[in-house]
Amino acid sequence: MQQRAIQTRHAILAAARTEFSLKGFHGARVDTIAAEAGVNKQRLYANFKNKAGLFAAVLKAVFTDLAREENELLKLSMRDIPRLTKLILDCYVSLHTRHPEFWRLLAWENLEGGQHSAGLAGLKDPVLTHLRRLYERGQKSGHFLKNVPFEGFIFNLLAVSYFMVSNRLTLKQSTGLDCSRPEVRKILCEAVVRQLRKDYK
Amino acid sequence: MQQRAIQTRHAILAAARTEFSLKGFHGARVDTIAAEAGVNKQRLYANFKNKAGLFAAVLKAVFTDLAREENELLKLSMRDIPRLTKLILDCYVSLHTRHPEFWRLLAWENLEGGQHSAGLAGLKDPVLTHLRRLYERGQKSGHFLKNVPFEGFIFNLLAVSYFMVSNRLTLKQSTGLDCSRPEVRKILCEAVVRQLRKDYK
Amino acid sequence: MQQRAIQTRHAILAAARTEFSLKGFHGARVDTIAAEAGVNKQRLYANFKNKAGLFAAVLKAVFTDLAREENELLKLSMRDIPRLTKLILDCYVSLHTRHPEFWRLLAWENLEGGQHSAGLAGLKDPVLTHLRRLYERGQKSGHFLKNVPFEGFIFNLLAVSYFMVSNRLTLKQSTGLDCSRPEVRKILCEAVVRQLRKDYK
Amino acid sequence: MQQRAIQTRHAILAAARTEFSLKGFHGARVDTIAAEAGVNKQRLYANFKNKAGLFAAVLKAVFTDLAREENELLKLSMRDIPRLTKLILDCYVSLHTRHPEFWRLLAWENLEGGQHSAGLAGLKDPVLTHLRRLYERGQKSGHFLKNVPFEGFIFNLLAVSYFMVSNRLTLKQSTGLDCSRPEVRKILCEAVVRQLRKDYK
DNA sequence: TATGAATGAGAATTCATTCAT
DNA sequence: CATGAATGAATTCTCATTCAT
Repeated sequence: MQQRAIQTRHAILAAARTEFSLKGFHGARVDTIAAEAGVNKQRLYANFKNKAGLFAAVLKAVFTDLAREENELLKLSMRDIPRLTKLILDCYVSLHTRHPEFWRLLAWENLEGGQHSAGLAGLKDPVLTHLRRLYERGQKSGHFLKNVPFEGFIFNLLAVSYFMVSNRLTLKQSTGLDCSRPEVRKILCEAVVRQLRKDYK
Repeated sequence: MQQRAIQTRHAILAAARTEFSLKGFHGARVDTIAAEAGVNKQRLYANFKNKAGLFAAVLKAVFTDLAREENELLKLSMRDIPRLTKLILDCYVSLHTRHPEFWRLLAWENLEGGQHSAGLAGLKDPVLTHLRRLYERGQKSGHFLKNVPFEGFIFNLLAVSYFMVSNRLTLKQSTGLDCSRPEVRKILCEAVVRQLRKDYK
Repeated sequence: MQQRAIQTRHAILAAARTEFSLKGFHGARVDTIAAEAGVNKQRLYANFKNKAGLFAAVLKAVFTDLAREENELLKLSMRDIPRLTKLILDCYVSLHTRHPEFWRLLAWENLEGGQHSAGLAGLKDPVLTHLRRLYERGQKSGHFLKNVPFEGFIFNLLAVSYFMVSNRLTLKQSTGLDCSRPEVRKILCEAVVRQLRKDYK
Repeated sequence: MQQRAIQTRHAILAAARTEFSLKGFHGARVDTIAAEAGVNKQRLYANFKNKAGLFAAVLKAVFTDLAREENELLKLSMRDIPRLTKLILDCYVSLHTRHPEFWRLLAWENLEGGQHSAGLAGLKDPVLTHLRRLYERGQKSGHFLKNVPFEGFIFNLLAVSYFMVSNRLTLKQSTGLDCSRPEVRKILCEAVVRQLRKDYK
């Protein structure tokens, strides 16, 4: 692929990421993406076959980017076990905050039936594998509950970090909690961490 | 309003609820809604001004319905405090399972900036107020952590119950967890309940 | 269907007949048809589902019209047996001359694989049945060859009449024969009739 | 022209012949032709100016090829006069069967007003001249009708052989005759030959 | 000569909305 | 109140052709 083509492809992907993230698959307009990318509409079809293909490519790119960010969790070691809950939670909250496309695309994808994300399976495996090992070590050393499997632990953290950013708007309306404000987030995160601590008292 | 007109309005709302829930605002088709409702398209415009108006009306109706369902939580009393976590979680999971429109519309709404749900604020206040009273009572009686405010407690439950159904599809792909299966849900819920229990050991 | 809708439908069909006949399925433009018919493009889709549906409808209409014209052959009786060859040939040549859409649509259809004409089978049966009866009577009365079945007889006439008009242009270039000129047609038709006569000498 | 360039040109022509024959001028795709030929699209424009030019070139090539095939008719001699009808008919039917591009391109050309084939006039003259001599010899020797000129004779054969293959699809639908089947073709050809024989009885 | 990248005009089809009865 | 007919602006996607290397 020529240099120019690579640039074009990147421009399209960038524009598409924004547009799809903002408006979802159906709401996004191919014309808008092309215009935003500053390329001819046809380039889009030549590169990605069609709108769905482009969406899938965007999904893949975003997931890949995210996986890279997530990798910092791989650096956690045995010594971090006592603070593991907080470290993981902070990582995910930060990640969702800095990359709103992530939760947004996830949300669109789930709403639209997961049609486009097939074939993305297992992208974040290594991180989860690593965390599982640490968690199970922590169970043995008495830092985590023996009767709570890793799945239950990580699931709670994933849910909380995602929900905190994704449902900000309606959450504010129904509960009054404004998760846009850092101090509110801090309170909620601390609450979660405290609740998940072994030395609950 | 005549009897017939009321029926028409109801038929439209019911069809629109299904269609919007399934495909979101942009994906939903006015023609489909009218056809599904068995009425002429013009009826739709006479009743709801336009597509956006109809969406707002659906949102309002769904939220009202849900608030009614949620009211069963008002029946909880002091005696239920020991099992409060489980009771609330089960209630929300069940609610999301039986009424997928709820999380779906919430998701659309959050993605689209909460444009349509303005003015729906405070609809579920009484329930939260009631639960807060029970929780704080529980804190005093030693059932809940003193340093975890009600907001943190309920937030965790809301997040987990929502996430479990809303992110089923991508969750399965990224973690392998299939939350469609009741046994998986049970495991996750139990894990959450165990983690949030005071008598953690 | 309302009066207005009927008019619309007719206008579309008329315009489509011209356009498809002139340019074939692929060459014809939906926009052109709609413009020519003086209606909104969408009317076309509401009435005929899509371009292919419209083409099929046109084919059906043309075949029906033609069948009506062909019916004059049903008036032939026993007394016409001696001149049967000439009468049939003249009828078909005249028909193809007056309704060029017929051979043209046939030609497009054959070129494009007959996709659109499925379900038109048997439309001209009654005429062929009638002619077969006359021909077989003529065989017994010695007007036609005993060892030439009706199929062979009618096939020759169909071929000649069709070819004469359909292949005018290339025929002129390759043989010099200009079938546009009535006198040339007359010569060719007479030749065919003479060749097909029993009393060949 | 270099060896390589000649190969390219041939590859394009071969691919174009297939594509145009199958889908006609409008239905054919330049991309498909280039891909099928295994060359860059630009090669196509460098060699043939544009799509129409390529079509004309294909037409010319096909007609030339066909003329070559037709030349076997030049081998016919006086001794073949008694079976002349059958020999010519068989030759043309065989030719149309083996080279469907021929009738197809003829058909497209006639439908589209003969725009592309101008300048191809007289390509098959020598064959027709030869056959005319044989036929007129046969008329004198009593093998053919004195009052049927050569034009009438050859026209009937051209029409029948062309129609048999070109109108197969619609013919089957309107008459039930399936000219794809060799036995049906045989029956029809025999019928034609019998009808055109002098010794009609 | 040869090629991958790029384009603008246009192709079919769909949609939310309004008109006329 | 109710409906079938109608519309114009989009929307996705394609095509023949040209550019730049």
